[in-house]
Amino acid sequence: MKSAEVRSKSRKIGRPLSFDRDAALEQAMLTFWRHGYETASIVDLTTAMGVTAPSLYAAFGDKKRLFLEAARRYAGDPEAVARAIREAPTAYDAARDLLTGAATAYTGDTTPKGCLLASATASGSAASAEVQRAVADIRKQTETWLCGRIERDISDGVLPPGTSAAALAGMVMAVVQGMSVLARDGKPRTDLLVIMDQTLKAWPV
Amino acid sequence: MKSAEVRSKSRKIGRPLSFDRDAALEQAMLTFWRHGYETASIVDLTTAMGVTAPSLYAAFGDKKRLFLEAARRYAGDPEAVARAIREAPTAYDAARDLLTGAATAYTGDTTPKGCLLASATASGSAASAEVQRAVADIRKQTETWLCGRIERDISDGVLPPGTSAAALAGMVMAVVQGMSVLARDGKPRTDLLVIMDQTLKAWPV
DNA sequence: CTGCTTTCATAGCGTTCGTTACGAAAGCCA
DNA sequence: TGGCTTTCGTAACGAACGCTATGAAAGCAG
Repeated sequence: MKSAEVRSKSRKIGRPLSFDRDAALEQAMLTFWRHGYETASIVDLTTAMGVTAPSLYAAFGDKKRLFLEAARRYAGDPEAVARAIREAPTAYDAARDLLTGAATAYTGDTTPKGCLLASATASGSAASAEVQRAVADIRKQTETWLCGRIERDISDGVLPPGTSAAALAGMVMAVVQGMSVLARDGKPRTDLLVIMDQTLKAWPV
Repeated sequence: MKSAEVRSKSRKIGRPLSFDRDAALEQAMLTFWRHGYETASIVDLTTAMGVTAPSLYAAFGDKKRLFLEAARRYAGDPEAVARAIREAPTAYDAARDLLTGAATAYTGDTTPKGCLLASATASGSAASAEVQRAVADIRKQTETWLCGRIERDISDGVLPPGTSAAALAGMVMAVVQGMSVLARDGKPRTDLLVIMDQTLKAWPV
């Protein structure tokens, strides 16, 4: 394992890569985003990435590991997400930021509609159980962070004592995931933002 | 076409079917529910239905038509859904019924978790565009009915004049679809019902 | 029983799936 | 230049995909 690290770091030996690994991963992410995990074929991926199949396997391992890396790239740095939630002025702001970010990301002009994580794993065969678990973990982690942020506001008196942090966090997560489906169905960004505003009226004062 | 109807109705000629078509369709529905449209293979279906492939094709046409029939069976009678929304005491009751029905259906003990329509078509290749559109239409129709019911409550003075029917209906639909994802991730029914109660606090008085 | 119609099970169609041998080519070091 | 290491494109692997040709079998009509 240590030799593998050294070999990957000091890449002055051997024929150099003829493609931009990062750009190829970006295209793979967009392909998974558009088609889903199982329904995105290797030809779909290699075509979008501009790379032959053996190069793909040499650079990323196999389809599962390529997806997991693409999903990590899609979700962004987990620590940054955690910090954004933690350092928001209030839990309400954190929830609102989460929802606006989702509504925006799901309705981009240059990206596929909906959420990569939701689209990629809703249809789950037994073979993709590991992928489904990885994606679910990303969602659960976000919910856990948001739930903790809400609890902090309750402790600080920003939210009333009887507030259920789990209910609020769950509601936000449900709307986030639901917006992905609605975006896929063609609902524009403005409609999603209206839904967000409507949902946030359930937030305690 | 007329001869086909006559032939299908008066089936006293020829070898009779050796399996219960309705029971086979039920199993096909459960298989699509569990695996999704594209990821459910013909062998998956024939195994669950207890039928060979030629019998499946003779009885249901092809995979797409089998799914559409299974989806219609899953969604239930459209007129019954429309009537339930229309004849609810208030739009709030209609929304609450919709949400409780979803939370219950998505967390059944003997059925797969989540929503068949959401699970089956979230991952969409180009080949399944027709299926995706059919499923989206079912969702949009429900939303249209609910939206109309809300507008009626606004006209009747049950809801305040400034209420946005589209925002309320969209919120309910988003939570319904979102609960499917959460149910797939393992959230129990009680959690979904808590989320529903939290969401309905956004409903105007 | 003999026809006629329909469904049955077996077997296989062509295609696509994810994945990989294999030898040639490209760059560093001696 | 001549190794040495790594990536390149070509070509193909076995398996699974959706789907179907085919002949035997099962029931009703005569």
